[in-house]
Order: sequence, then structure tokens, then C-alpha cells
Amino acid sequence: MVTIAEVARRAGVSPSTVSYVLSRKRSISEDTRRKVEAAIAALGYHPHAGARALASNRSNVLALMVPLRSDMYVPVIMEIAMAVATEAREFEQDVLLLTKDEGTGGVRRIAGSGVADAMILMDVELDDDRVPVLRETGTPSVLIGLPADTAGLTCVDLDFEATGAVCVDHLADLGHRDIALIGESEAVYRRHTGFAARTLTGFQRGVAERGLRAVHRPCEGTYESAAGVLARILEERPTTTGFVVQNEAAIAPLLSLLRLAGRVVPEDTSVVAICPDQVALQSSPRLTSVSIPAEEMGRRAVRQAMAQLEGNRRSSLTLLPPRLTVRESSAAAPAV
Amino acid sequence: MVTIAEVARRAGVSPSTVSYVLSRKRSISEDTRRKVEAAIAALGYHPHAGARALASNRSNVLALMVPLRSDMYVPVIMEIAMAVATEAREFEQDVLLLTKDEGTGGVRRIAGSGVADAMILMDVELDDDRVPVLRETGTPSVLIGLPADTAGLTCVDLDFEATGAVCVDHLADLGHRDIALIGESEAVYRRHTGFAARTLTGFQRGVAERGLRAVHRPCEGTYESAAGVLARILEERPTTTGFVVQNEAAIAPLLSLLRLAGRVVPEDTSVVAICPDQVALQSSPRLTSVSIPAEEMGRRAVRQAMAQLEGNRRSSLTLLPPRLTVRESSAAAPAV
DNA sequence: ATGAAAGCGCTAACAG
DNA sequence: CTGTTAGCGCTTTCAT
Repeated sequence: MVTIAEVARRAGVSPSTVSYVLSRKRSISEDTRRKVEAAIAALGYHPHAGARALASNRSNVLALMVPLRSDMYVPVIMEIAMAVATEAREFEQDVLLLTKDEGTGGVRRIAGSGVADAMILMDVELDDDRVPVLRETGTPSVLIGLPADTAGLTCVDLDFEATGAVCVDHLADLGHRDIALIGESEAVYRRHTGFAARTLTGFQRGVAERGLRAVHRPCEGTYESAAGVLARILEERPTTTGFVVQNEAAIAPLLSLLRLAGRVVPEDTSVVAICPDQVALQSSPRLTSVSIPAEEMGRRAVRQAMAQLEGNRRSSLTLLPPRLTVRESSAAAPAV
Repeated sequence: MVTIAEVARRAGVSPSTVSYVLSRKRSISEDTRRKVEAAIAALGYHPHAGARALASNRSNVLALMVPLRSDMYVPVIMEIAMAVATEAREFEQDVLLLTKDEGTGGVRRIAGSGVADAMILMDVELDDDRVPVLRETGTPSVLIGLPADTAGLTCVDLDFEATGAVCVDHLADLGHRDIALIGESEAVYRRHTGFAARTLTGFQRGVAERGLRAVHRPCEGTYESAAGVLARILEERPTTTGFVVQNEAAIAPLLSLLRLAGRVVPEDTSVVAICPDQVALQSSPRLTSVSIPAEEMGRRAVRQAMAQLEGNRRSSLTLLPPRLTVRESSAAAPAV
């Protein structure tokens, strides 16, 4: 292990000077800086993370808590995690990976052990038990998703309510009068994850404003569930020509099933998905969709966390506006 | 911040005694232990990670390096990462998330800064430039995947060669004479990721041993690519009745396309996939498959890493045997 | 079975 | 612009 003392000796300066060269917390003569940097490079010096954390009371680590068994939206989680890891490095921070099943104990452990400076929490539920602990311990934190009470919290999420409305507007603009929302599984609504409910709210608002008729059906990610849901919709309301799909696992089955049912997309039936661009692009036909800005959310979360560590403690809600991209799965409603 | 000194004072013992209660490195009287534990609970004490790392020269952190942009097998990566995180906690270790794009610099940083005790690397390429750095720095490490030269390394992976052979055997046993391997994208072969090549080797060996006729075609994860590949196979060798699919993104398109081509699975055509169980189960029909034991690999990797930290420095190769599960996508070949 | 005390490597006053 | 030094909180000899 090469230490700061060895670097200092080799550069012919004191250890504190080396430290200051690294932290740029006071001005250093050009000459000294060069000598120190040369010594660092020559020795392959890396500051000892623990020693630094102990002395500075900063670990330079962000803890990221991810859902353990996310049957759904795995790619989104992955993309967020990668974005967090990448953006964190821009701030010379590392990322500690925690699973949500560590629960409140995990939050306390992180808050109490100084292993991380701030936390980023994913898969936030409306009544999330980690939130009170965050408040109580005062841990700098950013939530990806919205709990019911956001007072004093920093949250980042897609504006799902606007998303629901935007999808309706798009279909209404194309002349569709009867539309359906194929939602997340019952479990998601039951777990009180906010985004599904917010999408529904926006969807219903849009439907009311545009004077459409609509149905909403939860749907598991399986082929069977999609088949059942679609069959029921086509039976109960065969005039339905527009679909909004939120459960990305249901997209592929739905497209197959529509084909089997003799519906041609987009000539007979339009489909708008709420999913990552990647999923929309690898479907056939490529889907008109509102993308889930996973990378953007991850980046924002990191920046918000860093802002808090800089001293900004004010709470903030960042709701990213939905961006609908028209592709090949939506078109004018068929003439009656 | 509650410190060990406060716990000691409250329990009426010395700090070192508290430390020993925690580390169980020397025997403590039942009475003392209870008092200390009570104090810890009452104060909500958590040892300061940095201080501990500094004093003990152990960070209790495992670094996990994951591919940044994994167009393919995202669920597998996710499952491995979650398994690593979960298993690590069993050893009271935390997991640091690094992206592969940090490259050799990242490895050096981890090795030099004491931020982690060991590394687990995913997405290992045949000629991976991180491997020499691992050897040079002597960092305790486990590779998930196999590089070309495994000398002195600890590796964990599915036995893809046996996997290829097992798929062939299954189809041969069912009477299929002409089979096809729909592989990963060209990019994967080009990047010299070992598993694709090893699968092909096993496949070809099986084909030779069982006296079958076979074709192998790389395939991107898109619908278009799958369509092109399938069309070509059906044209060049229309007697093909058995398919082995390795690229999980190609599975859904392939099934749709077979249906469109008038092939009924499994009556006319059998499909065997190499994919996570989750993917096999959510397809329709449910797929006969060799599962990618992602969780098992993650767990094993952690155990191997811990074993190294315990002093076992001997290199080891762990090749998990393939497990083929027969589901609804394979059946006896149609009579000629 | 327990305590006292010497660091671990670094940062941040304080001093010049 | 640079050096000296006192800790940060913990582990681990050494001592009893």
C-alpha cells in the first residue's frame, strides 16, 4: 500500500501538501503541483478510502437501494442503476448496491455507519416504511418515485399523470373514440406503487376531457393474462381501436394476440406503450411510445444527492415531462 | 455519530471489549456481552466503516464490475447482481457497483484504495485487459465467465459447452435429424466473449456424435434479424425441425415467425432455449430450456471471493452443469 | 476475561 | 504558498 507519506517524501513536500494538491482546497505553486503529480503517477498512489472517510467525515459513496425481485421493468431498473453508477463517477463518488429487502434496517445501517454519504432509493411505495427513517435520521437522500407524503423529501420521477393524458391525447387526435388502458398487474396496484395509479388518473382525466369511452384492465406479464384481458376487452367493447399499454411484459403477447385476432396494427388498431425506448424499438411494428427516461432519472438523482451534500437541504420534486414518440404502431382510427 | 467509546462508557467496559464483542475474536463473559449488546441496541450503534477499514485493513466491501450497455441478457446480469448483493450480506459485506467502462483504471483504483477487499467481474472477454491487472496487483477476484487463459484465476460460469451438447442430445433423442442453432449476434462472437463460442463447440460436438445435420446462424435481437435468419434456414434446409436458441431477445420473434410460417410448436417444430427460467416460463408455449443459473453464479462468486479473503489463494474453475427442463416447446419430430 | 494504548492513513486547523 | 500536528473511530498488540 502506497501512502500519502511516501508520495510526500518522493515529491519532497509534506503530506498535507499532497492532500491539498488532491483536494484543491488551497492554492499550490505550479512547480509543487507538478512534482506531487509526478510522484503520484510514479508510485501509482490511490488515497486510502477508509482513512479519507475517517478524517474527512465523507465516504464519497452513494448508496443505491434497488428492488430485489422485480418481476417487472427489469431493464428500467438496470438502466437507472447504470446511469447512477456512471454519473456518480463524474463526482468522484462510488456506488454501493443495496437491496430493498434490507428495509429500514439497511437505511439505519447506512445512516449510522458512514459507509455512504447519501442514499438513492428506487421502487418507492406510496406508504414506504423507509421514508420515516430517512426523515428521522436526516440522511441526505433522493427517492426515485413518489411516496404519498413528499414533504421535506427530494424526489425524481416521470410525470406519470401527464403521461397517461398524453397517450389519450395522441389516440384522440388520431380519431379513436373507444380506448383501453392495459395496466400493470394487480400486485403493483395493491403494493400501492404510485406510478400505476398516477398513470390511471391522467388517463381518466384525458378520457373525460376528450370525451372518449375507455376501459382499464390490470394485466400480469404473462401471455395467458394478456390473452384473457384482450379477449375480454374485445368482447365487451369490440369497438375499441386504441390501446395504451403500461406493463412492458404484456407488450409482446398483446401484439401477437392482436394479430391472431385479425387486427392489423396500426391500420385497424393503434397501440401506444409506456416503456423504455429500447423495448419500443425491438417490437414489430416499432411502437409509438412514451419512453421511461431511466437514464435521465438516474443522472438527476445523483445530481440532487450531490446538491444536498453541498448543503442544499431544501426539498424538491422533479417530475420529468413525458415525451411521446410516434412510431409505427399508431395511425388514424379506421373509418366506422 | 455514536462511537464505540460511548457504547463502552454506557456498558461500563473498555472500547476494546466492545470491539471484541463485535468481532468475537476473544471470549467474553456472558454478563459483559449482555451489557455491551444492550448498550449497542440502546444507542443504535453502528461501527464507522471507514475507521474499521483503516484499523483492520479490511473494508468489508466486495466490488462488482458489470457491463454498462448490455443490449443482451439484461435480466441475467440483474439477477447475478442481486444474488451477489444478497449473498454478500450473509458475510456482512457490502457491494460496490462498478461499470465495466471504468476498465483497467477502475481495477487499479479499487486495488489501490482499499475501498473493496475483492472484486467480482462480469462479462469477461476471452482476452480481457482487466485480467493482467488483476494478476499484477494480486487483487482477490472472481470472474463470472472464462477468459482464454485461466491460469491462477478463480472463475465461475455455466458449462456452455456441455449446454450446447445437452440441447443437441435432447433434440436427437426426440428424433430430430436436422437442427439449427440460432446464436448470439455477430458482435458477441466478435467481442470474443467465450460463452457463445463454447456453446457452438458443444453443439457441433453433439451434432457429430449423434450424426445429425445442423446449421449455425448468428442473430441480432431484433424481429427483422430473426425473420431474416429463420427465412434463410427454412429455405436452405426446409427439413429443419429442431431449433436451439441462445439469444434470448430472439426467442419471442422466432416463435411469432414460426407461427407465421405455418409451423406449430411443438408438433411440427421443437425449440430449445438457453435462457433464464423466467424467460422460458413467460413465453407461449412455455419453453424447454437450459436455464442460465444466474443466482447460483452470483452466490458462488461471493463464496469464492470470501474463501480467497480467508486465505485460500488457489485458483479454481467452477463450471456449473447445465440443467435442461422439458416444457411445452419440444416433442417428437414429425414423421417424415 | 478485560484494559491501556499505539497506530492505521488521511484531513484540516493552526502556524508561519 | 507550505509545513506541523492533532485527531477521526476503530482494531489489536501487549499487559495484567
